[in-house]
Amino acid sequence: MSETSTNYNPQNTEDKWYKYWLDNKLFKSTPDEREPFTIVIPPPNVTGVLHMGHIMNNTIQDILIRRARMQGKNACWIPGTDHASIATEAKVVNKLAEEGISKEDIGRKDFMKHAWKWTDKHGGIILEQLKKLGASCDWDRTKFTLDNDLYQSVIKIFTDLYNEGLIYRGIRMVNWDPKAKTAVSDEEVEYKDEQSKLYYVKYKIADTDDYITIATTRPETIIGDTGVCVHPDDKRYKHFKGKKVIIPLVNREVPIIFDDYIDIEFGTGALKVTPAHDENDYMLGQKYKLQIIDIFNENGTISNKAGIYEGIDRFELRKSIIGDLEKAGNLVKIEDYVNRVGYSQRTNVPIEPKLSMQWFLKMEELVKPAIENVKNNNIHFSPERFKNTYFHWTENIRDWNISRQLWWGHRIPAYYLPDSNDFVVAENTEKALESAKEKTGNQNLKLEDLHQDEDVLDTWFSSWLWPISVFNGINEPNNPEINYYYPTNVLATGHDIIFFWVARMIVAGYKFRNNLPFKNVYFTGMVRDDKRRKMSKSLGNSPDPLDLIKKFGADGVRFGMMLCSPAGGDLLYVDNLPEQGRNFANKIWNSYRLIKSWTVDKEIPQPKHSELAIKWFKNKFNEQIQDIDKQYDTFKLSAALMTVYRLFKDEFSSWLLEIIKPDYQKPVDKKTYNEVIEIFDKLLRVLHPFMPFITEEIWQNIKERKNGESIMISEMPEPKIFDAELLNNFDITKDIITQIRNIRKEKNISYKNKLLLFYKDNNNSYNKIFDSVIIKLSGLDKISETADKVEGAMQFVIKKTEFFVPLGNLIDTDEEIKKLSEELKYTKGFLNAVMKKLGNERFVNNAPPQVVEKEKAKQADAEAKIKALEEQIKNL
RNA sequence: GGGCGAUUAGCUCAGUUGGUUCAGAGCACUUGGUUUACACCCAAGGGGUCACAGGUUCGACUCCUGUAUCGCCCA
Repeated sequence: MSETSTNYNPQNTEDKWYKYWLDNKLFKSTPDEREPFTIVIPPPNVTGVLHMGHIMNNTIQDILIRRARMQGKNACWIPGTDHASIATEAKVVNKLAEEGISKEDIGRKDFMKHAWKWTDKHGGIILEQLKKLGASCDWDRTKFTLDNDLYQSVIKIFTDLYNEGLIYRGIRMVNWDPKAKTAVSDEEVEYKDEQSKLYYVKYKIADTDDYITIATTRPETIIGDTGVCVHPDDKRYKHFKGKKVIIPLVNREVPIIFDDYIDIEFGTGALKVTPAHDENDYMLGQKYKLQIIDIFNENGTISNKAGIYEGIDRFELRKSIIGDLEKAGNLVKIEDYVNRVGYSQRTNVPIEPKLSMQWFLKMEELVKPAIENVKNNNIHFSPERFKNTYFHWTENIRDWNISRQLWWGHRIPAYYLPDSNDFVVAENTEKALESAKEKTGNQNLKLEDLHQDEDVLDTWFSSWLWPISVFNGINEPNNPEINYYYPTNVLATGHDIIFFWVARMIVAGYKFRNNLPFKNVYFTGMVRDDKRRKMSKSLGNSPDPLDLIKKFGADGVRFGMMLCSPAGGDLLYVDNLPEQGRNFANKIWNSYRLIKSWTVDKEIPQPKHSELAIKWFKNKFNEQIQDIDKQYDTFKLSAALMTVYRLFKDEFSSWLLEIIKPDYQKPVDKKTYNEVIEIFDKLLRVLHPFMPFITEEIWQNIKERKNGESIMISEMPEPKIFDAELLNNFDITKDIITQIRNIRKEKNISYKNKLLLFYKDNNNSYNKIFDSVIIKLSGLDKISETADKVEGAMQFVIKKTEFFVPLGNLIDTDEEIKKLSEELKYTKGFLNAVMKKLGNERFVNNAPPQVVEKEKAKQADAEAKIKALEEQIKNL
C-alpha cells in the first residue's frame, strides 16, 4: 500500500503477514526450558463453518496466547476439531437420503466410507477460516478426535474404566431422539413450554359398570398402559382396592395400584401408568411389577407390541386416537393445558422417553476431586459466579449415559460372545478374542464368532480427554510433551457447555493425570443480535464473519468483538462495533503516516515542550501499563483493550503527537524523532495481541528490521515506576489548555492570533513545569506571572491559581461576571456540604481519621477557590 | 416448582473491602471546525433520584429485607 494513502487498507497486509508468520514458523512450539503457556482450542465441529461465537472465542484465545508469547513464555495453542457424532452423522444421512440411500441399506462399513469422504471434503474449513482471523495456533499440532492416537485414547479409557467397574450396561429410561434414532444425554434436551391439551379419558372397572377417569397429555400412550395409580388416601377411589381396569381400545386388563406418589389435586387424581415411556411411570412399574410394553419403534412410529395402530407416527396417532376414544365412548373432556416438552438439541424433535440398553459411567466418585479443586480455587473460574452453576450440577451428578446409537464415532470396544448377551471388553480384537476364549473356555473361538457392540460413544466422551489426548498423554502418559504442556493455562469457552465439557474435562484431568486440566476457565457469553436473540444460522440473523473481515479487516473485527464482550456477559453484536475497530486501525495508520512524513534534522536542538511531553508520556505509559496488566490478570480483556485504545488515541495521538509535531514543513529534531519511534514501537507491542496485523505492518516499517524479525516475538513492555505528581501536573496543564481553547472558541479567535496568559499564584501552588507545552498548544506568545489583577482579560481559576487572558475590548464584563458567579455558587454549595459533614459530631468522632482529613482538605481547597473567584469577580 | 444472576446516561457496560479523583467509559447525540496525519478526523458540550420501598450506618450505587421486571440453569 502506498504510504501516502490516508486510509489503512487491511486487505493489503493481513494475508501477507500471516504468511510471513507461518513461513518463519513463529506459531511453532516445542518443549524447552522456558515456562510453557498452553491453550487447547475448544474443538469446533469438523464439518462446521465459522460463526460469530467462534470469532469471539478464538479472538480471546489469540490475545492471551500472543501476549504470553511476547512475555517470553513458550506459548502453545493447539488447534483441532471434533467429530460431532450426531450432527455429522445427520448430515451424511441427509446427503445419502437425497440419493435415495439409507444407511441401513449400505451397512456400517460403506456408511463410514461416506462419512469420511464427507469429512475430508468439508473438514477443516473452519480452521482455514480461523487463519483469516489471525489465529496463531501451532498448526502442525492440529488434532481431530478420530485421529488414530486420539481414537486409541478413548478406547483405552473406556476399557480401563470398565475394568475398574465404573462402566456398566443397563436398561434405563433414556431420552430418545426418534429422528437421529439415538439416545441423547439429559444435557442435550431442551425444555420448552408448549400450549397443549389435557385429555380426560374414562377407563372401565373390570366386572362392574363403574369407570375411573384419568387425565393425560399423551393419549397415544394409552395403548401402552399397564396400570392406573391413585393415592391411598383418596376417598374417591378407596372402593377400587383390588380391582382391575380395562384399557380402552386395546381392552387390556390391568391392576389399580395405590401409591402416595400421586398428587391428589392434579387432574382427577388418577394416573395412567405407562412404564415404558415415562420415567416416573417406570419407577411405579418397577415397584408394583407392572408389565412393560414398548409401543414405539426407533423412529417414533407405533410398534407391533400394542397390537393396534402399527406403523402410525406418534403425533398422527395423538390426533386420530381421540376420535377413536370418543367413538368408543371413553372420552370425557378436553382442556387447554401448558406443559413442558423436551426437545433434542441436535435435531429439534420432541424427545421420547424410551427404555433401552445403554452404557453408563458411574460419576459419584469421579466427580469428587472436580468439586474440591474448583471450591479451593485450584481451578479458577472467570467470572466466578459460574461456580454456582458448576457446583449445582456436580453435586447432583447422575451417571453419564455414554453410548449413542450411531456409527460415526468411537465404536464401543465390547464384544459379544456367540449367541449370548455376555461380552468382553478389550482395547483391540486380539485381546478381545483372548478374553473371550478365557471366559468361555472355548479355545477354538474365532474372531468372526465375536460381535462388536454396534454403538459408538458420546462425542463428549472423547472431548473430555482433549487437553490430555492432544499430547498423547493417555497412550504414553510419560511422554515429554504432556509433561511439559500439561496442565494447560487457560480454557476459553462458552458457559453453555459448562456441564457437557468443562466439568467433564476437570473430572478426566484428575482421574487420568491426577492433575487439573487448566488453571483458569474464561467463560464467554453468547453473541446476540440487537434484539438479544442468539445469533444462529436458522434465524438468519448472523453476519458471515468472513464478510465482516473483508469489510472491516480482521483487526477491526477483533477490536469490535473485544470492546464489548465482558467476561461471561453476552455480546450484542451490531455493525458499528467492527466499524469502530476499522476507524481505530485508521487512526493508528495515520499516526504512522504523520511520523513518517517528518524530515529529521540532526543539527537542531530538542525543544523544551517536546522534551517535557516525552517525559510525561513515558510516565503516563507506565501508569497505564500497570492498569492493563491488572486487567489482563483478572481476565478483563475488554477493559484492557479500552485502556490501550484511549492511551493510543487520546494520550498519544491527541496530546503527545500534537505537542511534538513540528510546524508545517519544518523538520523535527533527531532526539524527539528517535524517542517517539521508541514510544510508538512500545505502543504497537501493547496493541499487538488485539490487532496483530496492522501492528506488524507498521512495526516492520518504523525501523530497519531483519528478515524473520516480528513484533509477535518482540518483548512485551513491562510496567515501571512512574511519577504520579508529574502526571497530576500534566492534568492541570490539560485543564489550562482546554480553558484557553474554550476562550478562543467563544470569542472566535483564530490560532493565527497569538495570545498572552498571566497567572496569579495565590498560594504558591502553581507548578510552571509545563508552560512551554501550554504555549505551544494554546497558541500563546508567552506566560507571565502577575501580582495584580489584569485589566480587560478573560479569567478562570484552576485549583488555587487565577488565570488571565487579556483580550481588551472583546471582554463582555457582564457575561464574565455571570460565568464566574455560577462557578462561585457551585463551589459555595460544595463547601457547604463539606462543612455540614465536618459540623456533624458523630461524623468527626466515628469516621476514620484519614476520611476526616480528606474532608478538611476539601474545605481548604474550596475556601481558596472561593477566595480566588471572589477576587476575579471584584476585578471585573 | 427450585436455584443463580441482573436492573447505573438514548444504547452497551465499568464501578474492586460502604467515605474526592464515585456517579464513570465507549458508542450515539448537540455545537463548532478543511489549524495540511487522519471527516474512518479534531475540539468543546448536554444527558442518570444508580428499578422501587423499607432498614442498618455519622455516611449507601455499594450491606440487609421485601416488591417489580428481565435473563439463565435445573426439575
